[in-house]
Amino acid sequence: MVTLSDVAKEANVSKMTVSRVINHPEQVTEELRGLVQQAMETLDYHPNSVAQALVNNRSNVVKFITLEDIDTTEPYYMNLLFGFAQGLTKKQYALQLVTDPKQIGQGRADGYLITGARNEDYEWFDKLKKPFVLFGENHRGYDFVDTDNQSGERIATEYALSRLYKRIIFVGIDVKEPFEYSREAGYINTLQKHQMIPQIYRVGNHSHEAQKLIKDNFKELKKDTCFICASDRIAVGVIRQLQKEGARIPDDFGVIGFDGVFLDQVSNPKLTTVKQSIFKMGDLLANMLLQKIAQSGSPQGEIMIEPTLVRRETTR
Amino acid sequence: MVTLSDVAKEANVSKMTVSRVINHPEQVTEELRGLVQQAMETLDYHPNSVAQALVNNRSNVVKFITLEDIDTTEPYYMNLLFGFAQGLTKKQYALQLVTDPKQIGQGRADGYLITGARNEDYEWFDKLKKPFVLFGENHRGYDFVDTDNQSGERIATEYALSRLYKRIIFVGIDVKEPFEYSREAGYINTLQKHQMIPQIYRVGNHSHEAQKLIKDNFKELKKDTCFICASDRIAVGVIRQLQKEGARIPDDFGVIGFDGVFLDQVSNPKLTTVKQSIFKMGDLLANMLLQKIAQSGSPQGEIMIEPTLVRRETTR
DNA sequence: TTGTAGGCGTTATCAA
DNA sequence: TTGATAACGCCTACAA
Repeated sequence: MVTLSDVAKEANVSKMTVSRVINHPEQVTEELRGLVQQAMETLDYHPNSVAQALVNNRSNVVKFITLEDIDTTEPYYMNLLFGFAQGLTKKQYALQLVTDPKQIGQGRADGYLITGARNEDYEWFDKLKKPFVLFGENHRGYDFVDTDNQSGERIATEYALSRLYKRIIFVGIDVKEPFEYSREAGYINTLQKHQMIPQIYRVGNHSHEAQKLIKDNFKELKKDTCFICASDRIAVGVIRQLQKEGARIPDDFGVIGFDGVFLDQVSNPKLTTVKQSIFKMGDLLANMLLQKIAQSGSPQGEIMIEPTLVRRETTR
Repeated sequence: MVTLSDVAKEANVSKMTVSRVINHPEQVTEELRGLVQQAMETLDYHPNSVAQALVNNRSNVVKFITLEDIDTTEPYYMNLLFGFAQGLTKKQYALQLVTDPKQIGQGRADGYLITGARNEDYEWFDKLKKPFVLFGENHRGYDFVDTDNQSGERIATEYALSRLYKRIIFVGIDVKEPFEYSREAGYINTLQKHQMIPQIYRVGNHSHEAQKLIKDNFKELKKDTCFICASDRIAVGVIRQLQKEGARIPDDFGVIGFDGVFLDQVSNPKLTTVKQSIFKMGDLLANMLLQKIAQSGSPQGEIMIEPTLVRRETTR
């Protein structure tokens, strides 16, 4: 294993000079800096992150905390996780996965990414002793990255209108969480802009609940209706029941989902959906968290990522 | 932060005695051991794994390597990953996620878990410089954990027969990999035991390919047939086309999947399937890998986990 | 059986 | 601007 000392010898300088070239290059004269960099290259030197961690009193580990049940959770988090992991690896960080909140304080970690937080969780956030960032919009001042939910449903609704569906119904998720409010707001604002009256249903985020909703209300539905759904799961349920009722998709009924992870591709017909850039958000979250750690916990703000509409077979 | 020294002072012994109580307790007299353990408790001491890693020339990090494309991959790996992570955390290990084989040698890691390996991958395994274990059966002597694929399809086939389906057709995955051979063998052996003639189709592991298969062959299908499918994806495709053809499930046609992750639950009707204990296998893989690391790479053998049949709505 | 000295690879501090 | 020294927390080797 090549160490600082090896590089120092090779370049005929002290270990400290090498260390400075790595951490504070501006403190070293250009000449020596060149020599050292040359030496690092020829020896193929890479700093030992464990030793760095020790002196800096770090662990080079962060925790990825999932407060939602992963069994019922979509492949969603898989993408987030891989994006997050990519962001961490750039900085030689590794991660631990946590599903049990009790485990958060155990072991060593420099910070946390918290996902799937609900209103009731926020209470204990302030007791956390390490920096953390959230995946999911909130309005309590915690740093976060999320999709621009409002914009996403605005785009979906505008698209439905542009395809000349006469009625636009929103099928939301039955939770009182910021992301849901934002999605509904995107829908409502767009309809109002077009002087139309919003019509909103809400169900639990399961395909069979959405399916039941359609079943119970199918008689009252008219042709030329498009359903804006707050998740692909819901959209899949809507589609399934529409098909059972013999309705024609996309000619008489349109369906637009939200998420664009996995489910949208296995559904049949393939789902038009608002696709979140989940992998990218994971990467951004890693950057945000590592930066926050480096800045000993200073606020990082909020990042909202624009989703994209993917047009497939459930809209005409 | 409580360190070895703090404990040593508290117990009125040297640091080394404390260290020994942790790593080689048998070398310490019972009396001192008691004192030290007492001191560790009252101070709530936990060894600093970073310092341990430094002296042992370890990183306390392992890599989770996914050779399959995660976009097309099922939630499958999510469960494996969480099980694996749980096993690691017990030993204060963290993980890095790797999808690009080129990244394997980069950075620091003590070992690898390799998943999704295909025949063509085995070439470069021997060049790996760190211990590794595989998820997925192989017959080249590499340590692995996997479901007992043969047993799984044996159970599925026996069950189909017990439900009095007269014809049992196997729809496999069109790859020449050990897991597929094992699944087919489970089916073939069971049929032969009952003096029946195997009938095997193979398609790519996508629902629409399975769907097409049924579409192309539906005319020749007779009632009282059960499909043993090598994956839930395939099963979902089979079901979809059977429904389109107006066939009655499960009365005239039975369908049994394989995997039992996510897809089986969102399908409609709910899928009878051979469920793998993926989370558990992840945990076992972590133990196996950490043990292998601790034993500087010595062979760990093979572990096959028995899957369980989950009876739901696609068999009568 | 227990303790002392030294070192793992890096960085902060202070002196030159 | 550069270098010597000590320290981070732990463990191996050796001595007592």
